[in-house]
Amino acid sequence: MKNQHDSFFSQVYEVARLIPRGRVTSYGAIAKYLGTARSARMVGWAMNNAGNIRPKVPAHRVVNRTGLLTGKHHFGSPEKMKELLERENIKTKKDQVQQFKKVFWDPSVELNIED
DNA sequence: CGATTGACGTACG
DNA sequence: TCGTACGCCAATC
Repeated sequence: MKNQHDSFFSQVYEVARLIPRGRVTSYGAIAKYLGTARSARMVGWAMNNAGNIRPKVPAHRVVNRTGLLTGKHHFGSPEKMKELLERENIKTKKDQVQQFKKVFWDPSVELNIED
């Protein structure tokens, strides 16, 4: 089987790994950064493989644009994702990231710092 | 091989 | 402001 070295998925994993600790981002932000803003769903689908690839991808730092832990069910247990976020000093309430706007990390901005 | 689904997001009413 | 509809593209049934 071919390696997904340059696949869209790998690019998602790469960006996801660049997410600083204590910060979160959205599927759309990653998709937009990759130039596929309309394919935000593909980012989520890519995350499905996140736990299937190496190195492991901090998918728990990736939430939807509302800051809601939509993918909590894919971590084996909803508490897992919440715990991981708490571990990053990220506060959550009812699957909703508190101060989401504050901890939000936009790759299209952080990785495109112009002079 | 065709239809449905999905860890999303934007547009429209 | 909130609810519904649609688009994207890959995987699954």
